[in-house]
Amino acid sequence: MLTTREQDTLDFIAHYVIQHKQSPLLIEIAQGLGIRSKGVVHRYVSALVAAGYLRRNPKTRGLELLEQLHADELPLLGRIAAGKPIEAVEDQHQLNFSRLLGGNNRYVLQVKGHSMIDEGIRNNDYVVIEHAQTARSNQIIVALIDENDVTLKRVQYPQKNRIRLIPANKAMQAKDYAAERVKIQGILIGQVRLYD
Amino acid sequence: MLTTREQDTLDFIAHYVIQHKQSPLLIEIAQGLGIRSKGVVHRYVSALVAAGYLRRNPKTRGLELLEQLHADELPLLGRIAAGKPIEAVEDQHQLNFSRLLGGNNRYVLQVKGHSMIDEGIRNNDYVVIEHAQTARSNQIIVALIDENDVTLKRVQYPQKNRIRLIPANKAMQAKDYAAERVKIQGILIGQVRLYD
DNA sequence: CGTAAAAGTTCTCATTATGTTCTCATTAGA
DNA sequence: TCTAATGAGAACATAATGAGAACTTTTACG
Repeated sequence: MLTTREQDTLDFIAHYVIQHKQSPLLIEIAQGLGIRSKGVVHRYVSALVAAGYLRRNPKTRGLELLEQLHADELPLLGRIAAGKPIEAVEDQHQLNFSRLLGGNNRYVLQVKGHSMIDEGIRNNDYVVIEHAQTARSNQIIVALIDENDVTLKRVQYPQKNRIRLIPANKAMQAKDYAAERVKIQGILIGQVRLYD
Repeated sequence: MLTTREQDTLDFIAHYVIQHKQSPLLIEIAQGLGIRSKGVVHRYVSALVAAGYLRRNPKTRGLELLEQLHADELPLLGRIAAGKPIEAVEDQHQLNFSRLLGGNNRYVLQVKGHSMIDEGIRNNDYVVIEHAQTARSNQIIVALIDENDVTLKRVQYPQKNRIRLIPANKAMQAKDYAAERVKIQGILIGQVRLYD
């Protein structure tokens, strides 16, 4: 968190850059803030650099405003297809996975076993689940069966009061249940894998 | 449970932070609550810190709302295995995917096609890549072949000055190259999929 | 180039502002 | 009457701010 004068300094620089299309001198900042010592201003600027709001070049007027908002975002450079050059994306997206996956009523489970292998969900992957009591057909859900077993399965509704749960593993069978035997606990929102 | 004035203090701080983008001084809180003694406010703030609502830095304006700190984190509730109850994890982890996947020299590519299907990487998945010029055997890399084609493949070194690139799709063949034909551009760090 | 002025950097030294820790007093309820 | 909650304010510790000197690096210019 910035101190009062650090915030003032940052505000002044931001305004100055917009007005003059270049960054201010330390002395100009000092005048703008009513300070006589450029050494003091230098101290504030250093604090802002350390906090990630500015970048400093070893030149006169060498300050650059960083979009501190994007601190935890990653650039989406393009799309990759086997055997073809990387295809650049039109507008330079920034992806924030926390924002994409996060949410108030969501949580994470780590997957054990290979029952979702055909969905590309593997042992030790993380899945992001959103709390829900209902799901649309073909969504993947966390299902509680007979108040006992919990599993991750694709859901369908073949007929009234019946629920079909489809595992994503060819070695396993889909199975139909009476609706009251299956409680939906959540819906699969995303999946994350970390390589080492 | 908070007392009336503790709750007032917390509310004031929360509003102040939203409005001013920085935390208030004790005196500012006192004025906002109609209290003349900053010592009293200090007592309320201490109670809020003890109750886990705030964190205190040893600086002016050093208060941080804890709820906001964890805004982009998700609770890791447990591990799920097909057919078994969710197994709770020992310590209640909080996962921040941006922090896990982010990094200064990393970027994201969106995968097109099915060449990595056996790795559980599917069409439209995002992969997080870290810039690198070298890779260990069996890592998955972004490879530039003959200054021309870019692909995502597992790498091996069958003999000196030879590089083997192995696609993760049974329908495709591994292929060996002279080392100088293949440039490593990055290493696969993570993979993210969004369901709708 | 070489030079001097301008700008940036690194200090130390004060002073002020803010945070912390107290004691004491008042009020409302159980 | 006892306790918890609230408020005032003093005394002290620490952080923030400002001035300015001395120094290094950039920049402008003959």
